[in-house]
Amino acid sequence: MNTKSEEDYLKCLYHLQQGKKSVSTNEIANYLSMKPSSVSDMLKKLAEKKCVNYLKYKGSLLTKKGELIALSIIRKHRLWETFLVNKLGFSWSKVHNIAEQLEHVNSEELIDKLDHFLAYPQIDPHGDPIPQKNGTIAKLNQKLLSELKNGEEGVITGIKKGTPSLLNFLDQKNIKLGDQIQLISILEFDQSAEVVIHKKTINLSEKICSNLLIETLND
Amino acid sequence: MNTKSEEDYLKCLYHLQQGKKSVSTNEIANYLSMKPSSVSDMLKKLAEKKCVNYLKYKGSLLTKKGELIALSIIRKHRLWETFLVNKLGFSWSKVHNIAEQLEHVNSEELIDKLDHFLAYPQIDPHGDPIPQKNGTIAKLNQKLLSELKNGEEGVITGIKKGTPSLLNFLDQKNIKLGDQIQLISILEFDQSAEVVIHKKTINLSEKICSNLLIETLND
DNA sequence: TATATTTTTTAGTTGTGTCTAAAAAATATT
DNA sequence: AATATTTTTTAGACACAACTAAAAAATATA
Repeated sequence: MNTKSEEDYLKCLYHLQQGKKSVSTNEIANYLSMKPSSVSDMLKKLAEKKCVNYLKYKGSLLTKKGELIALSIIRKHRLWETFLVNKLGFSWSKVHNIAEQLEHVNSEELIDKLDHFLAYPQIDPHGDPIPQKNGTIAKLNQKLLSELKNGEEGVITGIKKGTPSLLNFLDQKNIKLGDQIQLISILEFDQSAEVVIHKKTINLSEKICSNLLIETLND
Repeated sequence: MNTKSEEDYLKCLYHLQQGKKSVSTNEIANYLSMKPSSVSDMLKKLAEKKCVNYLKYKGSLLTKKGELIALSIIRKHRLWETFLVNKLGFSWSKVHNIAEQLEHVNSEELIDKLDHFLAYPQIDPHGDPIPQKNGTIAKLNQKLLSELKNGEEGVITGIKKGTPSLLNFLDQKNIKLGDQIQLISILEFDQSAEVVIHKKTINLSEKICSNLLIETLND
């Protein structure tokens, strides 16, 4: 078993190491809002536990063991977020902190039953894929609304850069994660888009289109 | 905010102090599987926080403040147990350890929404009353099913005389400890009972009714 | 290449919550 | 009442996970 702290480091490393050959101590410290010296200590400890490959002054990477643990925490986090939004009626933007706590609750049977209760979801309310029990994780087929082809449709799964004014706008229009959306066309003169959402056709500005992430159903 | 450890002590004190004028350090140590010296330290700390009235060598009692915190933890514990049994399908007897972890998750909104999702339950699957948000808690009353008044409801918490044939019958009907049950009426001619269980109305013989223990809420 | 700067590690400190061992207080026994 | 026993507290130690300050290594710059 791992402590909450160890789990936080492993999860952080998973997120930071994507597409890189090594993660620096400072990056981790920055991500976790801690001092580099604290990170050094923990990396040494995680290396001893064979969860991290750590070379002094050279950076770190998860081992296979560490990656599987990280994925299991991310799985728990995303399942709980799905629960909070789909069952308890939380808004997608308020669930993160609660899921950060729930992800550390330790019971395999609990997660199995929660997964079943939620009908084995594949994507969480933020549009991120939920790792399976065996550690496999689907790749995203996520694009910006502005990148869709005319006629193409998908599900709103995320927001690229969530400024308060954008969130406000979406709130006002009652546009939420999980909503189905179809691009009709992008207008030549200002790159704004005609889209169908909630069965109505509306116009969304270029700025909005380039900030809405859409999970497309088929390529 | 209180630490997990402080919360455990307050909850423990709440359970131990019922009907007593003081709780000894050894009792607490025994209940929590800790050494008396550790308990002394923590009692001093909780006394400083005005959660416990603590007199050296004389024992402890919760203050009103401490009692309200304890009740809020117990409320969380019992709501989570209800969720685990009623929604996730856990058996009555396996939820305690998981609820011990979940009860320390800190979010008032989470508990409010969970309470709503569970339709504001009054009794948990063990038949214990769930404290309300304001700290009020109902008193318990265990009766035989045959002693309930018409319309009265409660939770099945035990069996008076568990013959194999009775256990078999209950198993066959999928009637388990922790199930909610409501008496509609007792029929004159054979003292059998019309009850609602699992949202269906069924008839239970007098023999069964006089062997099922039901935990009810007092008025 | 030599030096300056940045990054990272080491060494030592702190706070929390546990422990053991010893001292002190309360209670029981003779 | 004096002594023995039990209970409780105090004192000091330890593990954990953070910290600060200083040293060491790596990298950038002149």
